[in-house]
Amino acid sequence: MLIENSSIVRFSKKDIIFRQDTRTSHIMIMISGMVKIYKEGTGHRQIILRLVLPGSYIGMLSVLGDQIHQFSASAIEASDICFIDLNPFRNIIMENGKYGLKLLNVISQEGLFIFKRLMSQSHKQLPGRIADVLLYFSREVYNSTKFTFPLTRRELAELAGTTKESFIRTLTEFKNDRIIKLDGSEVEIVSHDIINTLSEFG
Amino acid sequence: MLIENSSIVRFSKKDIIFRQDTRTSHIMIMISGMVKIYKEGTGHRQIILRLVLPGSYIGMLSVLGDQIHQFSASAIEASDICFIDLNPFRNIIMENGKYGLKLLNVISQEGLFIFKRLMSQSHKQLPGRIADVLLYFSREVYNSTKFTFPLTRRELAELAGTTKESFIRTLTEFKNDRIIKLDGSEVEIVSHDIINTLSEFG
DNA sequence: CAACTAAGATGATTTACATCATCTCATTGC
DNA sequence: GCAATGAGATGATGTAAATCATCTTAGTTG
Repeated sequence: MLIENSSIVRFSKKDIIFRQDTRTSHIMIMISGMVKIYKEGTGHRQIILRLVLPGSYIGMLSVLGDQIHQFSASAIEASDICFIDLNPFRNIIMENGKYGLKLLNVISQEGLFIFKRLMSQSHKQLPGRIADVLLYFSREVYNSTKFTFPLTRRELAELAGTTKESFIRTLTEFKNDRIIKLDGSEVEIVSHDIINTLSEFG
Repeated sequence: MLIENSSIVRFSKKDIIFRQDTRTSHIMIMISGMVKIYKEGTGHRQIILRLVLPGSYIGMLSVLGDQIHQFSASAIEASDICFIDLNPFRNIIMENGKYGLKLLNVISQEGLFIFKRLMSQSHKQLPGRIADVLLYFSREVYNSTKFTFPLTRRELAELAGTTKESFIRTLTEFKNDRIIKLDGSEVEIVSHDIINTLSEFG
């Protein structure tokens, strides 16, 4: 039933998938690629909340909340996304309590995750925030201590809740202190201990 | 069925209802009083996320997320709270899809609200954050332009994501600029326009 | 391929806010 | 009744990080 009412759309790199403050009536599921979820502020400043990987829902909080997108989303690499109409989706929840329960869990996790990220951005200082970004990629995106940033420095800064300059500075400090190895966008976390401590004590 | 598996507990002012990082297996509903939801940080610093008023659920995000309380809660005035076991609660969701859907909405709204608050705390500067706190009480707690702070200056600061000194300073500035009237804990918002602008442009 | 534009990198300067210090005025308790 | 504790209030000082400025290198476009 879901499949009947769904369609897969392909987005190219940098395509905008939806903008905040627009109405929505679709649930989305990532099939392939990578998408960033962000909040647009005044000026050109934006705040990146999370990256979405294949298998995850997008926009659940907004769709089930008040049907107005609270965030914007754009593709950071070519991505396939499955769109599902809200109404059949609703019907399924009504009929299948188990699925509803599962969704309650998913949506709670999403809420807690965004909460964790914003807490990092707001109440930790710079080294802790940068450490959090590194841990995010290492643990949750790539599952490896060695990876390549899929974002520009500016975007990484927006993910850390800071400016590009401050991000670069702190990152090179980490490099000089041999906490990480860094070559362009290639990163390797050398001392997980220090990174974890920085993350924990903000 | 919910009533069978629920019990009402009375808390006195300043009582702690639950602490973050503890396991939980109950959904709570506020019957009367007022409760603050907060995050405890290192040192004695805490961050107040929201106040809970009668009729609202408490701890949904945590209970349905990973069953570990992510926040702490304490009563800021004598409060009655209804505790419902998670299991019968789950069963009801399984059987009653409509209720599940309703809950998905509630939990999404809660997520978005906390998101809004944290965005205020992290990405607005002081006057905007103080304006947000004033608007919060005015719009969402008391529904009036005139009200009495139920919290100390320290707690208000924690709600605004700042320190008690900075909060006091900014508040007296608002008073001197005739944006608000202020006498101890008695507040009246005089110029909603200015407060709204401050809130909007951070 | 020249002309722009954007990313990355650093140094210098500014600033918003926290921290520290001090004082008054209520409450609480022995 | 008077120490003692905590809230409220302000002024002085310090600092983390933003902003501004400059430069290099890489990528894009007419």
